[in-house]
Parts: sequence; C-alpha cells; structure tokens
Amino acid sequence: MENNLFIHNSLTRKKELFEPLSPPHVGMYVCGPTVYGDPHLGHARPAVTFDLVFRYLQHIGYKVRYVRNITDVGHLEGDADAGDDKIGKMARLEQLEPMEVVQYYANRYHEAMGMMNVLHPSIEPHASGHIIEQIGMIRKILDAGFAYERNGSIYFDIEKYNKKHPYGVLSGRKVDELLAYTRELEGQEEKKSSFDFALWKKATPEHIMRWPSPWGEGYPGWHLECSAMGTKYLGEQFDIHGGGMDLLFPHHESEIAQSVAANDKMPVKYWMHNNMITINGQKMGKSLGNAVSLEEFFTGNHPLLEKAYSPMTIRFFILQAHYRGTVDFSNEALQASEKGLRRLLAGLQCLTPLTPRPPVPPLQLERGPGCEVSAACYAAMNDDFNSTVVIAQLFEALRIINAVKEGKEKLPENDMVVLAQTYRTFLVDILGLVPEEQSGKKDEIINGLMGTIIDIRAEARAKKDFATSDQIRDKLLKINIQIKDGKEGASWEMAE
RNA sequence: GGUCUCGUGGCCGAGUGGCUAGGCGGCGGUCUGCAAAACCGUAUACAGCGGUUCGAAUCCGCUCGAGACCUCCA
Repeated sequence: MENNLFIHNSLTRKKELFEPLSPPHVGMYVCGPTVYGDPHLGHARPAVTFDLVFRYLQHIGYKVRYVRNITDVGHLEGDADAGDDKIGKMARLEQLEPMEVVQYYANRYHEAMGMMNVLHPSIEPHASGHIIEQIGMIRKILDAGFAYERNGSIYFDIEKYNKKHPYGVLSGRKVDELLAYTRELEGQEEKKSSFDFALWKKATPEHIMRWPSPWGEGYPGWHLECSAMGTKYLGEQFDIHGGGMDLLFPHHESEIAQSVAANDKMPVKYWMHNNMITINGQKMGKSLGNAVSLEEFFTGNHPLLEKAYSPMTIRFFILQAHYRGTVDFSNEALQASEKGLRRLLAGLQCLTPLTPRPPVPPLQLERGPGCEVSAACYAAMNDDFNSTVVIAQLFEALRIINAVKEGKEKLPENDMVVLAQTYRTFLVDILGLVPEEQSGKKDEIINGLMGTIIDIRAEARAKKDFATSDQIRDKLLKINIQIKDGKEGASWEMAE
C-alpha cells in the first residue's frame, strides 16, 4: 500500500513514515478506561483522537484491527500497594457486585462515546476476562528469570532486566536516576527495589476481586493486562499502541519491559500519546478533583459551565487542537467551537444542490480550488493526523461553497465534485462530525405547527402588522425557537 | 532533584528560516420594516535578551514564566 503517512513516534520522538508490519493489515491497541467512575472530558480525548486515527487508516485503505481494553480488575487506589482497589471500594460503598459497578460504568462510557460518534473498536477485551492469559505471561517472565515471588505476590525485577535490556527507552529514564529519587512509600518492603512493579498481587482477606493462581488467590498487576491482551489479539509485535501521555511512564514503559521479558521482542513499532486537557492550565483529572464529566457537559449541570455543550461540540473542540498539544478548557473556547461547527455542518446542506447529478466522475483533474483543498487535507492528515489544519481547510472550502451558491464564483464541474466529495469525506467520514439528532424535536406535528405559525407571521408582515409579527418572533424565541428570515421566506431552528 | 513539553493577536489554537493558518469575539458591509440568523470583507501576533544568517516568530544560547511525568490517572 502506498502512502506517505507520517506518525510521531514517542519512542524516537520523531515523525516517522508509517510502514505497517504486514500491510494492508494494521494492529492498533489503545488503553481504555478504568470503569469505576463516570466518563469525563479526559476520557473523550484519547477516544476521539484514536477514533480519528482508526477512521483515517481505514480511509486510506488499511484493514485495521483496533483493540481498546476495559480495565475492570482491581487496581490500587492511593499509594503503592496499600489501600483498596478502586472497583472493590466502589462496590462496597454502593453495595453492589464488583461486576455490577464495572457493567454500569462501561455502559456509561459507551453511551457517551456513542453520542460523540466514536466508532466501536474491533475488539474490546476486559482485563477480568483474560486472567489466564495474564497468568501465562507471568509464567513466561518468571521462566525467563525477570521476576520473583514474595509471599504469594510476583514482582518484576527491574534491576535484573536492566542488565540485559535497557529499561526506560520510552520515557527516557535511567534506572540509576530512578533510584536516586524514589519516594518512600509504604507497603513496599516485599520488593527488592522500590521501582519493581507487581505482576501479581496476593489478595488480602477483604479484597473482593480475586482469582486463583499458581501462587495463591490474588489479582493481576496494573500493567499486565495490556501486554497480555495486546499480545493475544495483535501478536507479539504490532503496529500502533496509543494512550494518554500520563500513561507513558510507568505504564507503557512497564508494558515494554514485560513483553521484552516474556517474548524477547519489542512489542510495538509506533507509540502514540495524546496530550492532556487542562483546566485553568492544570491537567484535568479525576484524582485532582477538577474533572468535568461528559454528562455534565451535555447537560450544562456544573458550576464551571455557562451552558450545555453538545457531544458533537466536544468532539469538534478536541479535534480543533492537534492531539499532541494540550487543550485548555474554557466556556469561551467551547462556544467558539459550537458556532464554528454549526457553520461547517450547515455547509453540508448546501452541497447537494451544487453538485452536478449524476456526478461527473472526478477525472485526473489537478487544478482548481477543489483539488487544492483535497490535496491540502490529505497532506495535513498525513502529517501526523493534523486535524487542526484539516478543519482550517474545510472552512476555506466552506467559503468557496458559499460563493458558488451565491453565484459569485464558478468552478469547473469536475472540480466542484472534488470539492463536495472532499468536504463530505473529511468532515463526516474522517473527522466524524455529523449533524446532531433532532429526533423527537422536529417531527411532523411540530413542523406542521411551525409552518402554520410562519405563514401567519408572513401574512402579518405583508400587511405591515409588525406588532403581531414581532410578537410571534419574540415569544417563540423565549421558548428557544429562532425564526430565521431569509430571501425565500422564513425558517426556524431550535436553539441550544 | 531527574526526564520532558510549552510560552503565537481579546480568547482558543495551526504552522514555518523569506510567501494569508483557521475559528470565536471586535470592526465594516450585504440582506431585513427593524432585529436576529446567514453571507462577504477587515485589523491586532509570534515571552524577554543575545547569537548564527542576506533574512528568524521559526535554528542556537541564556533569562523569565507555565505545565506534565517520576504515585492511581485519558
């Protein structure tokens, strides 16, 4: 497959030409959510980012297997190895089965992602469903001599690993430096070194989520599920591994160590990391207490929000920044996105009447504004998925579309087809931006009623009875219905 | 302390050694009975200081400032 897609590889910190291990197939693994709380804006960012990657890779002809996990085994809350696991704690608090908690929040996550038009991954494995694979991987690591057992727990031996393979290749860390500045944490007395990490933890009597293993009852370590499930579904080596930047160390670093220890191979060719969403310049995070949930965005029910923002607005807001940069949340920025998006989507409506029918096949035309926009969009996407520049190009396309519509500009037929196709393809198929559902709001009865009201108002205006026409307009506006007077009569729209 | 990132016009945000980013807001206009919406046009910028260069906001150095990771985290 020919392309010149460049991807920024966190491993080398450079943009590299994308060459899959076995084209046309691409294997992509992305770290999914830990389902112990409502999805927030931070969850939306990697989901939308890698949805874009998924869509674009498919668009340029790759067959992509996209694996995104659900983390549903007890990861520890609080420092080190002490404390409860998150899901178990939630289960106890709410008197639920742990799997009930998991199911509930997984559903919530899926609902929110669906509203933002995030495609489902090809496989969505649960960590709890892959305990056997994780135990198998621990065995391989033990056999290779890179792990040790202490009181029913298994730890990864970083010092030993580091003698044979460099630990820290992804995050640029050195083991000596890690040693020099490691916090004193409790519950680490079992480990040889403070930065050794658990592959398997023995369950304390009160721990709810537990599975039998050759080393007794316990649960898998935090980093292991991704290594085990990635290997299972994508092989010992695969193309792309994605996730948030905050996972780079120690999570992804440890994944590399585990896979190299078990399989003696670097597991991933291209590592991709999306940046954080900040709020007042600070990272938004559940544990920092400044996360705004997606539900709160959709309803506007949060002190920081001036109004509700639709799922599509949030998607657009995320895509308006490049995935490797931070995005700062603010009402002003969100409202700017909302208005811009509305214009872009309105442009979609103009397209059909402008496009010749039956469509002229886009011949080998290389000139004209449509072709230029198309080339620029592909160039932007090929440059490490630069959705920001794609959007700028779409606004340029929109300007042309409006000019053509008003008869101010005329494009060759072929070029107009290219322009229309480019606009639709990039906006809808690749960026995944679609008009919001108006279902239930704009049904037949309402349309009929509104038609009648608009007719009456038109009559009043014809008679210059502006008192009546203004009254209609203003009263409707109070219930969020906006009358839009145009050259060919009035139309209406539900305001947000 | 270590590793790393960033500092662009009122706000959000691309990009680049010489050629318009874009959006929102502002301003001006078209349309309208008036307005809103829509559409068109337009101004304001590259943290500071020094260096490299014919030329730097873009490369290098320093200063100041912000942030991320080093502990669960998207």
